[in-house]
Amino acid sequence: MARAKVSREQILREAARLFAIKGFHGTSTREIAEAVGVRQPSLFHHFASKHDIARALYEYDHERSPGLQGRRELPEGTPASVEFYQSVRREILVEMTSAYDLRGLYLSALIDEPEFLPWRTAYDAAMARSRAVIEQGVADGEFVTTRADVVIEMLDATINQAVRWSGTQHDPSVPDDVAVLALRLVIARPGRIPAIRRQADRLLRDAGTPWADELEQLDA
Amino acid sequence: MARAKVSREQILREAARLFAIKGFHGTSTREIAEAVGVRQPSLFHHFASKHDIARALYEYDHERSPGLQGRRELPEGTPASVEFYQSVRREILVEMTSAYDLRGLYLSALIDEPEFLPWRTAYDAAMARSRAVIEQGVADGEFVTTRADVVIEMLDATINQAVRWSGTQHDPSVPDDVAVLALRLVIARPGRIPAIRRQADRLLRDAGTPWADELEQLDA
DNA sequence: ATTATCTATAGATCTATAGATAATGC
DNA sequence: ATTATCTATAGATCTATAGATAATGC
Repeated sequence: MARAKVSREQILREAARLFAIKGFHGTSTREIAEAVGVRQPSLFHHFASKHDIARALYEYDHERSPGLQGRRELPEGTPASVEFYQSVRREILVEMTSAYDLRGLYLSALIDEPEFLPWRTAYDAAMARSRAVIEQGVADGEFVTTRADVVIEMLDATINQAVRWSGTQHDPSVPDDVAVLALRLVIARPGRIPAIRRQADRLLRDAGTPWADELEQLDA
Repeated sequence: MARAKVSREQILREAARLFAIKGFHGTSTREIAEAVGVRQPSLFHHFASKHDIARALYEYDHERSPGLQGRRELPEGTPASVEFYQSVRREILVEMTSAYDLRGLYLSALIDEPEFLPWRTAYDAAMARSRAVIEQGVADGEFVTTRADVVIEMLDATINQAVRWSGTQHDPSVPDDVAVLALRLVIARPGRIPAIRRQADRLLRDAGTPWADELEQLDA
C-alpha cells in the first residue's frame, strides 16, 4: 500500500499556515498531521516536539532576513535616508517571499516564550538598530524631528503585517511602495525620494548584494 | 473564612492580560482563575464559557470605538484630510485608554473564528470606510496618489499595535503624534497639517462630541 | 432566599513515547 | 539495514457540570 511520503517542508508549510490561523497553542499536532496526510505520531519522526517546528520556522526567517542577522547590505557611511529606505524595502521583500506563512510567530506573543529567547533577542537588536538609523537621520537633518519610538512601532507593525501578503500577494512593487511610505513618515524633503531610491539601487549593485532573485520570484 | 470576592471586571482584566501574552488558546481557564484568585470552576458563575469572556472583551472594544460602530464624529462634508486625521487620532486614543489589554483579540486570527463573526463584520466594515476616506482625499487632490490598500494595512497594523500601549503608555500626545504620522503618509502638502488639526478640533467642539475625558485619563 | 464560592469529577482533548510493520536502498 | 510510517496508549492537561457549602441580604 502506498504510504504518504511526507517531507519536512510540507510539515513546516502546513504548520505555519495553521499557526497563522489558529495560533501556535490553538493548533494541535493532530491537525498538522491531518493537513499533511499522516497520523499524528509520525510528525515526531521529523521534529522532536511541537516547539521544534516553530523553532525551525524562526530559524528560516532569521536566515533570510539581513535585519534580523544584523547584517548591513550597504557600506558604512551611507546616508540614513538611503539605509532606512533599503532596510524597509528588504524586510518587506523577505517577508513577502517567505515560503511559509510566518504570521503565527510574530502576531502573538509566542516569541516571548522562553523556548524562543534567541529569536526574541535578535528581534530586539534589529529594532534597536532601526531606531539608531532614524535618530541619525534626524541628527543629519534628513528627517523631520519626530518620535522615533512611534515610527518604529508603526514599521514593526507593518513588517509583521507584510507576512500576510506572502503567498497571496505577488505584486513586485509592494516592497518599494511600502518603503516609500515609510520614508514619507520621516523625510524632511519628500521630493528627494526618487533620488534616495536611485542611490539605494546603485549602492546595492556596487555591493554586489543579490536582490533580483527574490523580485523575480514575485513576478512568477 | 474570608473568600475572594471576584468581579466580572477582574476576570476580564486578567483574562485579557493573559490572552495578550499567551493567546486565547494558550491560556487556560485555570490560569485565569488563578490570576484572579479563585478556583477554576468559579469563573463559570460569571461567564458561561471561555469564549464568552472573549466575547465580552470584543463587546467592550466595540462600544468604545466610533470607527467600529460606523459612527461619524464630524459632520457630512468634512474634508477627507480632517476626517482621516480625526479617525486615526480617535482610534488610537480608544485603544490606548482601554481598561483591558485587547491585543489577544486582534493580533491572532481569533476574530476569524465563527463564534466572533459579528465583530469580524464590524471590523471589515470599518476598514472599508477608512479606505473610502483615503480615496476621497486622493480624488480631491488633498492626498497624493498612493496605494490605499497598503496605507490601510499600515494603519490597521498600527492601531492593533496601539493596544499594546494601553496600561504602560500614558503620554497624552501619542494619539496626535500617530495621527500626524498617518497624515504624513498620504498628504500632498505636509505644511497643512497644523491647519488640519485645528479644523478637527474646532469641528469636534462644534459637534459637542466628548473627547477631553479620555485625554485626561491619560494624564492621570 | 439568593448569590458566590468550593470540591469532585466526567469526558474530551493533547503531546509524546513504545514498539510493530512496511518501504527503501545498498 | 535503515528509514518512515503505523497502532496503541500513557499521562497530563483542559473545559464545563453537579452538587455541597458558605456568605449575604431581606
